[in-house]
Amino acid sequence: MSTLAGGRTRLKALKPAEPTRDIPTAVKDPALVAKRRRQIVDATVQLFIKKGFHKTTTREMAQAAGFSIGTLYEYVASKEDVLYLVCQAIHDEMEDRLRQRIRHAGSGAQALAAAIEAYFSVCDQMSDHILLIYQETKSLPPESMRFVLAHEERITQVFAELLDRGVGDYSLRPLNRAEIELMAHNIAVLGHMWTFRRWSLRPRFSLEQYIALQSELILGQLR
Amino acid sequence: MSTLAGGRTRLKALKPAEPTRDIPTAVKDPALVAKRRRQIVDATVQLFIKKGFHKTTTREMAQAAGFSIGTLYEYVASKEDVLYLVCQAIHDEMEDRLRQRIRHAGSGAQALAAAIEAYFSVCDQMSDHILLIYQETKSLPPESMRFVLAHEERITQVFAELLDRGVGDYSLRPLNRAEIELMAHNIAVLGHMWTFRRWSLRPRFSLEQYIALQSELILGQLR
DNA sequence: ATTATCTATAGATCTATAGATAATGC
DNA sequence: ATTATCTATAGATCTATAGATAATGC
Repeated sequence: MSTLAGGRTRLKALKPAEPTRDIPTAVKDPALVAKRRRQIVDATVQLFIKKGFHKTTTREMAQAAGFSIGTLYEYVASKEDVLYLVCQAIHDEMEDRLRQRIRHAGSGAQALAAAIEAYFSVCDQMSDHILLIYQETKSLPPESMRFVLAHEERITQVFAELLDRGVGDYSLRPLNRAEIELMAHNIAVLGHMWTFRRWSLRPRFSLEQYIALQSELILGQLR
Repeated sequence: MSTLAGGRTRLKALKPAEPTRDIPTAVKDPALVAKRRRQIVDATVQLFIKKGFHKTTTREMAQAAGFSIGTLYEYVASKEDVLYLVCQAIHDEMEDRLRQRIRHAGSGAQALAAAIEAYFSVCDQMSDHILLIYQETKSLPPESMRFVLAHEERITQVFAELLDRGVGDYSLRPLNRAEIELMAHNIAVLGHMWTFRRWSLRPRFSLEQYIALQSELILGQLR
């Protein structure tokens, strides 16, 4: 038992605390909870994208997920809980897709170029979802909002790490910490810009042009 | 009378149609309408910033403006009309402040540098208002949304014009149309970024640092 | 008489839960 | 017996307007 406890402690020390907020549920079976919540999220994302958080009713959410309003409230304590689950799911998927596409890479500069291309095209695929986060984050309770913003920050740090690597292997020019942090935010936001300014950008640029032009500008600043 | 009519026609031909949506009112006196709507906007901006559009009630709006709910509805036809008035007022003020601060300027490059500094500091002053537009534009009826986005575009074009001037007077490197449009959007959005990422940026940068670093990056791309 | 403002409320929702029912596993 | 699900509804709002009242100007 002391070994087990020791083992647990070690694991906790190695792995940072799961950056996810625990949402209470009345249902005991964890696998069922995960399954139902996935149903809830999948159905609700679409409703939120189409109608927005406030104009979507809890009844619609339950119905779209395939069960009754009473059941919905066995898996979350409030409508805001669903919004939180949705935001987390979107960030999870963005981060997954991004990390998957940048595993193999050469020098820091090459890795960064690949990451920008991958990230911008993920942003393109997930336009509606990114927009949703921009619009509805403010509707989250403070505690949940902190977790969502932390996740946004973690995605930004992917770029900071690549910039660090590039400076380290001399494939990028020297940059101080402030410059690295700022560049990372700029890259993250220029990807989002493709989604929240699409009404102006899409008529003028294809995704490929947009990526080519922005990459050139960004990498130009780093050589 | 013919001179007056002629004068009017000439003025209309010179000045493009007011890019503002007409909102119907039951009140006849235009000066009173303007005054009451200013009251409504001034009071409501604060409520929207604090509670968001959907959680602000029409009663609260009327009370904050200093009259009854019945009177409110003499000046607008719906809650969404108030949101539209608020968005327009915010954009008007941003554009005014920006244009005021860039009237006197030397070469294109100098004017651009001054504009970036002015714009970023206006964004800083109007953080909450910019955030509000990002969050609530989607709650506007389609017709109103078009006008608000058009206003956003007009502000972006201020930077496109300065870039054009800089290319024209050789104080900036040659840029094609696509590059100019894209740079203009980048500048506009990097100003907004200071507001919607302030939870991460403010602890790391002062406004002055932020302006200095971003200006250096942007102008570096243009020399 | 006309214009502006106010009071009172119709009518329509919407979230969250209590208590009843069905399904599961000992 | 325990766990999950459903039905029915309490309780609380909220937008928008109709009809009554007050203020203004001829």
